[in-house]
Amino acid sequence: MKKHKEILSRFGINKTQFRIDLLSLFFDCKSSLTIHEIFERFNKKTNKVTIYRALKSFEQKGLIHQVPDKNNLKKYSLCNLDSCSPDSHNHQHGHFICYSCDQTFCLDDSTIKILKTSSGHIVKNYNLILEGYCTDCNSSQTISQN
Amino acid sequence: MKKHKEILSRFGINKTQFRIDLLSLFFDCKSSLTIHEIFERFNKKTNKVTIYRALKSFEQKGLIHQVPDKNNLKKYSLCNLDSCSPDSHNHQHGHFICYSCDQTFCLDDSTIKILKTSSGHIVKNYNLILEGYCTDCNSSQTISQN
DNA sequence: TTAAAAAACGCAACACTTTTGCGTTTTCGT
DNA sequence: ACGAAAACGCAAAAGTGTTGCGTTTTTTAA
Repeated sequence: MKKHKEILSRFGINKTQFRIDLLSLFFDCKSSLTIHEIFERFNKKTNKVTIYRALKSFEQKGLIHQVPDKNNLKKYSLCNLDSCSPDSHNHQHGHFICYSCDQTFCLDDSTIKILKTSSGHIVKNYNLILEGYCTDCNSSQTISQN
Repeated sequence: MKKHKEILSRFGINKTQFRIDLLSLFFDCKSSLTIHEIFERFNKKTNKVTIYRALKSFEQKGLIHQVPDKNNLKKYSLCNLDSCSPDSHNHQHGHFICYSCDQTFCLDDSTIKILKTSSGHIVKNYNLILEGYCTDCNSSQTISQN
């Protein structure tokens, strides 16, 4: 897709077929990807070293960022391409992902402000993902809550 | 210490000298430990395989749990021993990682309670990582805050 | 458009972390 | 005190990520 090539150019990354496809994959993927998942999606044809290097490059150029998950696996997510660049990564946003409709909702910053002050530490950056059932899906279905 | 032996018994772990000492180490440590740090604390005398196996056992029995780490190494923290057991781990809390000392701290549950209610959705699971400067590093150094 | 420079590529090898197999030692329950 | 179960050390393997190097592809600029 043309859009993907433009993005790679804008972020100073050479437009090889693999890197175009990798960016597409990130755009198609609502949540985050592990190296293993990427390897599988390319049918194990792309050398893993190439994947590692592409991920490192994407990260340094501000296209993607690491999302550590509960099991301490390395995962990567697409950045907000308006607020990230090689000079500064800005991930000051939380997300809510609905189990039912798969939609991703942005959490407003006020909830995070509470977090930043209540922890007792000086918070410079954060990563927050909530999962569950969004208001719409919850009201239209009968799901046990707690 | 007698208390530590009792805890090991309660959680169904044999009271070898190493495991007693390991539990003491976790009680002494206010944040979290890597395998490497544990290895060092035992003056490199204990075989690393033994440490790995003890950690796995402690985790399965509900004594400790994995926490995320900046460098994606595995780190472990003592559980709240009243709420964890071999049957159920309860770690509904976020983590704070210090840029300066690299320690990972567990955040207490009250911070996340605010999030769960304020988002408007039904939260079933979450992943929260705050990064910045912990209280110790912030008070001992001069760091610009916001 | 083409040639040099820069970036990306695959392969092999390496470094480091974590797990597994196995025979021995320690701890536990009776 | 004795047999079973758990924990131990050592060696080897599996898994994860990096580095070096020669080749190919992409970019840049004449």
